[in-house]
Amino acid sequence: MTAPAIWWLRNDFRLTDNSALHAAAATGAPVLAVFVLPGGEADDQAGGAASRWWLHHSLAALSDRLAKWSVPLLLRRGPAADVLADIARDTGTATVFAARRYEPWARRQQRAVRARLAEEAPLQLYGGRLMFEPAALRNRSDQPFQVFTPFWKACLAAGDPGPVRESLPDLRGFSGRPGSERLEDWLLLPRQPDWAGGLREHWQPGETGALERWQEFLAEGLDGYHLNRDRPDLAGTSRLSPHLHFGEIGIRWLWAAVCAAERDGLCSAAAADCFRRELGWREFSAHLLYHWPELTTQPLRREFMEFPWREDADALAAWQRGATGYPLVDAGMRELWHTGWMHNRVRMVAASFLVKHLLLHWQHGEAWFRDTLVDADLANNVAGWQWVAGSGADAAPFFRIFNPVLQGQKFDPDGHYVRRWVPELARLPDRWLQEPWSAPAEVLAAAGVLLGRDYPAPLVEHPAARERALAAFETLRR
DNA sequence: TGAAATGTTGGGGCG
DNA sequence: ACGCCCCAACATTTC
Repeated sequence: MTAPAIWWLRNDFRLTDNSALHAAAATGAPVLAVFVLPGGEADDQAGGAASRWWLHHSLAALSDRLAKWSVPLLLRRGPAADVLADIARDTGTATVFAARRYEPWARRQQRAVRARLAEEAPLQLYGGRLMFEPAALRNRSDQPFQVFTPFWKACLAAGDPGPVRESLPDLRGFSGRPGSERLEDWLLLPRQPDWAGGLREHWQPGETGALERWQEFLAEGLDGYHLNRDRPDLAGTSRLSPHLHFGEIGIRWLWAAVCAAERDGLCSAAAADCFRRELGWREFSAHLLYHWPELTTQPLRREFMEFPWREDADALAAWQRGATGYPLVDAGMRELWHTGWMHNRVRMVAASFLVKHLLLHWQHGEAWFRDTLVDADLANNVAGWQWVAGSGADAAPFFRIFNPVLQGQKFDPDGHYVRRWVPELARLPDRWLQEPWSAPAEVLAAAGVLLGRDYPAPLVEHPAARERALAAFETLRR
């Protein structure tokens, strides 16, 4: 039997624009795909329950696709170095091909794999998860960027992110069948209760679903992106984040597709620039975590070590279940719980509320998002939360405190978003929808709302919470 | 990728 | 006619 080339899957669950897979196929050898379930350190920082739901379906979709070429997808657990070394030995594999990853745990993992495989079946790593190699981008002082705008200028100046392989790889199947675990046995899906109904309604994990999502965005969203992206009541964003996290769509492919759309007149330059810039934030976050691996647990601005965070389990629980009494925040938290996703603008407002209005540590929020988001991504999540908290790179100044009422009036002007996710307020007129506690009693009664019974009274009063947050921040300056 | 407080301006009402 | 006051609208600064 011909020895296979191993394609070690590392959240690059796609066949197109996949350098590692193409390289494996180009050897001419049969291809054997291997996925190793994260355990230990990796599992601690991997996504949580929503992410596992996605992983299950994405692996199933990929396995189905690969079956057309008789390429087996092996599922294994254990330290990746041990698993890959075993399979390489058993099959006589010459080379292991994989996508490079940049999280601290993933870099340790690939070093361990490389060391273990050594000369017998060397590990070949390929780019493509990011547009640029973090080690290659530095400012004039030869330091990694800490501010987004100069970072992004440097990216744009560096030119096209790289080659895109449009065609499918020429795959040869592998007839050997080293033992694989069964996906079902990994228990990645929720049971008792099955809370994944909302996820199933909203998402189609896998490369096909990713491509369809892109096509829909290209047809309906991209051209107005710069105008609508902050409006949670409109479907103005791409919703590609989970597909990007699992590598079901390649970032370089996506970049090229946006540029092509712009060239073909399918979207304005302003829209394309705006969307590419958001891809830039994803890139920026990954680069930050690469250069500052302690970002996951330590504030980048060290003075925040002394920040007087509160501990308040009841407030945290109210935030988590969307019962803060602030309609926009609650709508966002409920959208997250139901669909595994939250609109970016609302993420900022909800995160700001936890950190500033409630003075709870950003790590509580980060952990919750990591558990509930289908797009949970270590770098994006951690960098985003530190940005909101004011302790991160190029962070929002701490004194920028969102007013959830004003944000709601500005970005959900007709109240469609709040009414969808907080239906108990649906009959309130627009004037009071974002601040039901201010509504006259007869208006509340007419809308069938009794605060404290049908919808919570506000957990904190905005002006007082704002003053409290500013006072807490002031303690850092001394 | 804010909001609130404070400052400035200009038009209209009115003595 | 004129100046004064009021205050909305806008600008600036402060947090």
